Amino acid sequence: MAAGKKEQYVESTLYRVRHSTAHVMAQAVMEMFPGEAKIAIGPPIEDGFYYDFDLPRPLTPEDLESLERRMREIIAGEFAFERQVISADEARQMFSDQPYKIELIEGLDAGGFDEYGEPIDEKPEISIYTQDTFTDLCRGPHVPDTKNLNPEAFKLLNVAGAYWRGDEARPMLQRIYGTAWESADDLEQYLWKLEEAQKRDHRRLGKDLDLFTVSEAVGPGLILWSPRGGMVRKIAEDYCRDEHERGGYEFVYSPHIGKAHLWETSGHLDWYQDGMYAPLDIEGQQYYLKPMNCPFHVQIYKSRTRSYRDLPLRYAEWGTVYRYERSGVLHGLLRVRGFTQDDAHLFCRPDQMPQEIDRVLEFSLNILRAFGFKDFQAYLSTRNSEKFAGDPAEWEAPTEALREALERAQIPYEIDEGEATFYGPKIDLKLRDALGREWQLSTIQFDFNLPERFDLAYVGEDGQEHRPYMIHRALLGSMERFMGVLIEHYAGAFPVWLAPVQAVLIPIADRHQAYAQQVAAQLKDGGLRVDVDLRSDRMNAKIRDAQMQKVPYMLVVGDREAEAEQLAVRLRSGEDLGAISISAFIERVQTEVRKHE
RNA sequence: GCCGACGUAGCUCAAUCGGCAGAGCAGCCGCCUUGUAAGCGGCAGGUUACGGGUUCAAUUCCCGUCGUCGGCUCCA
Repeated sequence: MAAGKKEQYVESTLYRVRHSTAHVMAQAVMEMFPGEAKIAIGPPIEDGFYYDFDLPRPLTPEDLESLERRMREIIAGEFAFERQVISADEARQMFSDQPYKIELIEGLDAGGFDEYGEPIDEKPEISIYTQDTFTDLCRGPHVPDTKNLNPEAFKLLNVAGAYWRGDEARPMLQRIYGTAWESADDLEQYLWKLEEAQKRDHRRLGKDLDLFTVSEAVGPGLILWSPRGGMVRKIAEDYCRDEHERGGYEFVYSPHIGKAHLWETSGHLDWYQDGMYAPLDIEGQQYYLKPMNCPFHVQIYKSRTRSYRDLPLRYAEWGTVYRYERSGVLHGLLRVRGFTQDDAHLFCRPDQMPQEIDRVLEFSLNILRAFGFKDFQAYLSTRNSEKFAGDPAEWEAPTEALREALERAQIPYEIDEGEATFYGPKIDLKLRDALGREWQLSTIQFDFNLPERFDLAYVGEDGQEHRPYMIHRALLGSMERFMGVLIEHYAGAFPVWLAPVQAVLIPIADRHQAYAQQVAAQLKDGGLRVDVDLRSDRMNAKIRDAQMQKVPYMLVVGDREAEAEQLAVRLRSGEDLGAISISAFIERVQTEVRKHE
């Protein structure tokens, strides 16, 4: 959530409703495990709230139902939420049997942390809120009374594990997630939205539309593209490659492994070994699977002496990289262990750097727009005070160049303080999909580390060697991830230019098969991706199948069409366009493809 | 990796208390020859994820491994 929006949210009634619902839930949980439940924290979050507990046994879905019932009783009791400010000592006494609260109280008393463990500047006053029998250490705010909560407008969603204070060295607590709204209608609408999101889950659609698969025999997080998904990906890649060529990029290719020494020089073995797979031993030399393409592109740069006249050089590669991701984080196409980046590295003179960043940013936005995305948000990540290479002063100019590029591109951006990579500041572009969800795709990263480490140089006008600047960038990010986002954005109903099958020819009876095949051949000549459904099924069944496969056009051909050399066009929206000529249809599709409609 | 849930045919799911593993869809074969979202009939499809244990008997109970899902942590 953006900073301004977050403040608005904290001020809202909804925020109070959720916070108070969390307290009511905590009371119900305490009652379920009298004397045994240890409570941690329970803040409102986007669309709901959670509360963390340390309990004697795992909670079941049935527990959630009985908790909901008890919560409704508590709400019906019309208890006020009463605030009281107390001293640290009083708090310690009051929560003496609640170790997590004690830790929070110590934090509050020492200053520096709020009750959620978030760092704060001032030492806060310690307040508690009480409703009915339940008292919680809490800053608030809350609704005045449980009667301000709608018993029909909340729902407990699921239980999940969560580390105390987000630290994996600390105890694992049970987190109950819930959602709460002001009206039952709002709740219903939210639950509907969750269902919609589930329907367009790319993992579901990947199976239904036969786009990709993951095989246990191959391994988790390793994607296998089937022909349909492969076609969408190919079209996306072809489009991007053409744009890159037009945009002044040159294509390079690099291998999947490289010597340990390469990764030592690049710094990856120092900074990033945890994300890399164990080395292979080849004739006594250690080789690593590449987690990034940059060292290879750097070697291409270094393969000859570069003049200032050669710069900028823009090396692009659809480079497949392998990164170790912990098993629990893998997720469909969105988080995988092997993926292909639409990667490029720009080498330029310092004076060219601002212009190159401008170009890349604009290029990136244009490509994303071509795929149908409109709503962008940029994040400028600045130096992490603990994890950075080089001299802090060196970070200033490139950070400023990135910021100015964002200003010039006139897209909304925020600063992500301390979120930069170790080697330089970066811009991340996020976009909103059709459901309003935010995804990070493009990244534009300044790098003053690798040119130094690999001792990159170009010969200047003055005949002296100079150090080039280097910019990493990936626009779609990874093809796997991008495809996942694309699938969910379009709910599998790709626009005509991307659809793996643009039209299915549906002969009404067997005697129309020859005509259907003849038309298909003409459409293919016109550059269309066409299937013919030759099964001896009813036309209705064929329409249904094409409809479920989300094919943009269903072309029904029977006696009338064969006679008139036409086709009857049905859209996947259900709209029937009636019969048109073959050439008119080809024209229509070609236009849509050209315009990316 | 951690916490929890789950793993039965290609897919979606069923199988009483531990007692011969089943349905729909998809596939294949046949009949029907069809006008805008499922025509009818038949056939085939299984080491119940994998390995071990308990038992006369395990899809079912226990242990381990692998995998999936929801989160947490992580994502240079």
